[in-house]
Amino acid sequence: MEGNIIFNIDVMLAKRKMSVTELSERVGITLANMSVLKNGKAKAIKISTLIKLCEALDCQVGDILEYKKAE
Amino acid sequence: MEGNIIFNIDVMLAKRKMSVTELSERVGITLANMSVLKNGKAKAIKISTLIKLCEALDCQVGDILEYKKAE
DNA sequence: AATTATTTATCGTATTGCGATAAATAATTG
DNA sequence: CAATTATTTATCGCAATACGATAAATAATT
Repeated sequence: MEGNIIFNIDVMLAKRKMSVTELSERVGITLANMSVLKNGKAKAIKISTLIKLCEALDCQVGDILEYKKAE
Repeated sequence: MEGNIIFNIDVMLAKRKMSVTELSERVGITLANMSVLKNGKAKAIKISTLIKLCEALDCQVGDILEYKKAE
């Protein structure tokens, strides 16, 4: 069995009291695509997008991407 | 100015006393491509590759990907 | 020197991000 | 409740990219 990567963008959004709409504007990708990202439906991510996410949320990569081991 | 993402695979490899060759075999991508990844030349990364990296190095995403703010 | 490990580069193909858009659903507000 | 706003989901198309395969250059080790 394989582990998984959890997107914790929700958590950071709550902490920053920021909406998905605002985040998408700050990052510069459409709301629809941000939703895909946020809900773990993306199969890859551009480094440039990761950078803008960290920037917009003022956080570390580890705050939004978490590896979850399979038991 | 924009921040950047640093790949810290080297650090984890040293900690695990593992060679790039072995890591590439474990992750299941070619040595050449692992080198690109490791040295921050990749512009995107598949989530599946990230998972296998965390698995092989027994670490968190934050251990290998670090956001570095621009000053 | 010889061997081994790593990096860099090129080409081709399959995958994917992401924009644009629209529709469905959920949450909020008067 | 109805109206509005926010979010999610889906589809299409194109440009960007991962990654394999391969080869060559460079670095490190013995």
